[in-house]
Amino acid sequence: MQITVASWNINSVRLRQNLVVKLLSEESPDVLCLQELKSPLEFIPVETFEAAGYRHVVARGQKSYNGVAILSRHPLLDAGSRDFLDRKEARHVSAEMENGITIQNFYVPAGGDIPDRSRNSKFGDKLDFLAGMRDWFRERPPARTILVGDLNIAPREDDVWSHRQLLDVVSHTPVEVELLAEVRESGNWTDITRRDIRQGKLYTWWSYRARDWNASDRGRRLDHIWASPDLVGGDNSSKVLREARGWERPSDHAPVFATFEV
DNA sequence: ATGGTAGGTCTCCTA
Repeated sequence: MQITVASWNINSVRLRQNLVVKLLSEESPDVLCLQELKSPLEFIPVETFEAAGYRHVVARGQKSYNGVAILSRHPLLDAGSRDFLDRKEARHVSAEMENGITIQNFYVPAGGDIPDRSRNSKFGDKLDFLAGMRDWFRERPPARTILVGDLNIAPREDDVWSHRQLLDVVSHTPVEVELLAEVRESGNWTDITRRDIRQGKLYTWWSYRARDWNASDRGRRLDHIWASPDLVGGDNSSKVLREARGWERPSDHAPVFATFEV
């Protein structure tokens, strides 16, 4: 049995619900994970998603900031959420499918502009959040689990438009890249996107501030799909739907997809 | 070297 999972930082689920429906109708993944809903739980437009055939939603909401949701064509069981910084931020939610696959959906803190925790507490929060993920996976090694989300780190040289110019830019600093590697190793996760698309520049995010995001193409691969070891053996295929970054009033992120044989 | 855009609780915060 094949399942296709997608992950998309939507940057306001209410403003862009039409784009979510467009993605669902054109691509019809089994599961779509969203981040940055920027909405309380009660205002997430679940009826819109139901009408598009995604009747099962497990979400955590928060007014104005963060927010994560898992939309599915198939039944889901709420498998809980963790508050890694103990601040009531909606940055994680998980759900279990009837086939026993667990989906973990993360929105890692962006970390502010200065990559130094003594001058920028947001950078410290990001490192603490990642350390919390690492310690949690060490305690509880994941099985039959797909981890997705906006991890806000582009780990490889070919995950950014210029490795040299981004070495001291938050999202690509060595301390973040090393910590993300610890998170990955702690759960024996495989970076499925890079298992399927092994070489070459690959981005999922382009700044709103560029005059022409497509022409300048100064992107970063911030959005990820990982799998636990027991899901890595079968045939996978992955893609980034870059065209979604060019849709009308777009998110600054493009969705990433992975198909699994489970 | 700088500043550029976008969304929401909207003249300030986050990304």
